[in-house]
Amino acid sequence: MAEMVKVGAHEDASRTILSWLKQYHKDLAKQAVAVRVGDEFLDLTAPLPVGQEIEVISAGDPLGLEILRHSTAHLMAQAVIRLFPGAKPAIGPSIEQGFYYDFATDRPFTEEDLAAIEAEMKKLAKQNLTVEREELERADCIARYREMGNAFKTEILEEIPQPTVTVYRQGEFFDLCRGPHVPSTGRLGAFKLLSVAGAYWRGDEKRPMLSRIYGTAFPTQEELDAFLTMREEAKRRDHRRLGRELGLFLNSPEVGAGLPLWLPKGATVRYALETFLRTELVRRGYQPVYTPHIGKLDLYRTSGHYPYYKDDQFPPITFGDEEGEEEGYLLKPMNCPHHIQIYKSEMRSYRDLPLRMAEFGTVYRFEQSGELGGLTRVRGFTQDDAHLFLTPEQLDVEFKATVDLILFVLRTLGLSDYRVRVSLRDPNSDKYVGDPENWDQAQRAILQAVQDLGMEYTVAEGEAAFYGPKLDFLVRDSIGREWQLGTVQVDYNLPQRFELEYIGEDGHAHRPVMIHRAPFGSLERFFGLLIEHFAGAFPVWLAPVQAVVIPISERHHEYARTVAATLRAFMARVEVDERSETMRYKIREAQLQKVPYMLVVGDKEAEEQTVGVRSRTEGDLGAVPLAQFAEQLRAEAQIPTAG
RNA sequence: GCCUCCAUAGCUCAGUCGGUAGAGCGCGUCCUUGGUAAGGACGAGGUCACCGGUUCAAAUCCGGUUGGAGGCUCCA
Repeated sequence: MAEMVKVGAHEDASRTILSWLKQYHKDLAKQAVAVRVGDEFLDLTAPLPVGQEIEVISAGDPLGLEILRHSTAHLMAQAVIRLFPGAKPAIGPSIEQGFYYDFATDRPFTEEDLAAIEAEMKKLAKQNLTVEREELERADCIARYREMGNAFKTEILEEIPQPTVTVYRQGEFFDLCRGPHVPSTGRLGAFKLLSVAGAYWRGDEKRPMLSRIYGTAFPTQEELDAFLTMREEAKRRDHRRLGRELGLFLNSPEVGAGLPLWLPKGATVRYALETFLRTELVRRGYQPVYTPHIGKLDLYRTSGHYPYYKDDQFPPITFGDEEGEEEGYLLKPMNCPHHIQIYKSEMRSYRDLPLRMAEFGTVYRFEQSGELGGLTRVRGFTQDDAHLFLTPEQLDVEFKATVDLILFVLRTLGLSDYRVRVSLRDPNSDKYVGDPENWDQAQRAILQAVQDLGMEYTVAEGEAAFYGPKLDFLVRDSIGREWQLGTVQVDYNLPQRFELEYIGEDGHAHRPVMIHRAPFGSLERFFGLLIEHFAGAFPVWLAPVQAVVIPISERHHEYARTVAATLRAFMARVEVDERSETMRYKIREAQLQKVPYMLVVGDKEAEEQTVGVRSRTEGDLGAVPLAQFAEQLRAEAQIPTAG
């Protein structure tokens, strides 16, 4: 942790912080990368702030690590320019797991370039070049970058309001940077370049594509190695790998990219998840509906889906009728328009509200090809969707009840590592429907509710749905990418576009408010992340196969079948492994398939009507009377409820 | 969609300098009938993703397509 030290008033203000630290705080000096005085960061090469409390930031601190990585990014840029003199550095920040730097180049970097760049970096680190901070007139700095033909830096500079800027110099390399940085390149050593990628300048696809190099750095080689090992291990729980190994799902190019097939074992897990949620929905006053997979184009013109999200949909199915009129249908990108038609099918009274309409609705979206992968981003998926139609007065209570449902689902499945995000509209974008007043009202409602609930959350502008703001629950996958699962959305706009009404207590028509919500989000994505969360080892109630009966030899097959039949009477999912393999082999296989229970049956068990229980996690538990084990399994396989 | 990389048996992968293919696992048959994480033998599987080009000759070199991976963008 960062340490506070006091610099005496009598100290010499002309010496550097580093030299002072070396004299009085030798250990700290080795670890230090920068210091903070009040709100201001200083380099170790800065003059000593005499008579001040200074906070020494070490490489091991979160802030220090950021600085270390940022300095490593500079080191990489220096190496790149040495090897590729034409490369123009654009921007190179530290990020959560390391750093990157973007360059404009004659040809994009390839992975083969990384080794050479890394070697050059090592060389520069070894030379222990001093890193110097320098203040410069902004105009001079612009001129200098102009001369070098670097339009990116000049663009950044032109947006800086201050008249002076700082650059950091090490050897022949200098870079516009706020700092702070490590005092010399010798401080850097435990780094690794990880990958290359294309990246649009300023994230704008209309601007040039730059070549980005990702890397990471740590204070010590041990920490770097540990990070790399962890990365390898994380790959082993990747749901795409486990999906194949455990026979859970399949992506077939013959069917189409992003259109996953659920294999029997995966489908069994999904069935358990659906049953779990359906049960809960009944308890919470939801009504089921079913709606078709396609709807008329006009429906989506009214909803706004067709005009606003045309590019993200499969092309409409169109044909001319006898009069030559163009007729068209759309694979539904969302379920709400259909549900809204059910709402509209009757005159609704305030007494009917809240009306909670639920459907596991399959939707289709034409996601960009570069974005597809596994189960986390697909083109056909099923939402555990529901739409709540409410009087405005009911919004607060129902919104909170919905949040409670999502929290219950996450808690029950043990997903505790999630983040909550309030997704608002970007006021400068025209990709939203509805009046600003509606939006403000909806956004206020969400913010009020999460504050009342005392939830921790972040706000993200521009992440809203096109019809309303959302509260999103995000979870990370095995390689650190964050995905939105559950979501609650408040919507004043679609009720208006579809002219929804209910008759209030006063006998007049009023406009209802809608909540769109999905605790899982999509069954596919949720399943993908759940596979990774459990590393494929599902709890008994979700496990596709809950127990495998393992007969020791052929003469035990009959008893093995009796055991299976007894357990199946309780709806347990049981298989008998009758293959001509050794018991040890069958155990290994069941263990690798992450089956919760292996039931070994031989002479002794058949004789005594017991099963030799081996638990996936605890190993051999000895013989247990069959009836007793059946009871135990039944209890463990129980689908959880809020109780 | 854009950038980089990748595609060899069902799976994981080897295949040098261009001379039309290999291993392990899995699968099948047979032997083995076993007490808590791989018993043994034999065998069947491949238009080297697809289309085109260069070449006497292409898994190998070049172009395109499709699919996959990591990013960027997008995201309902």
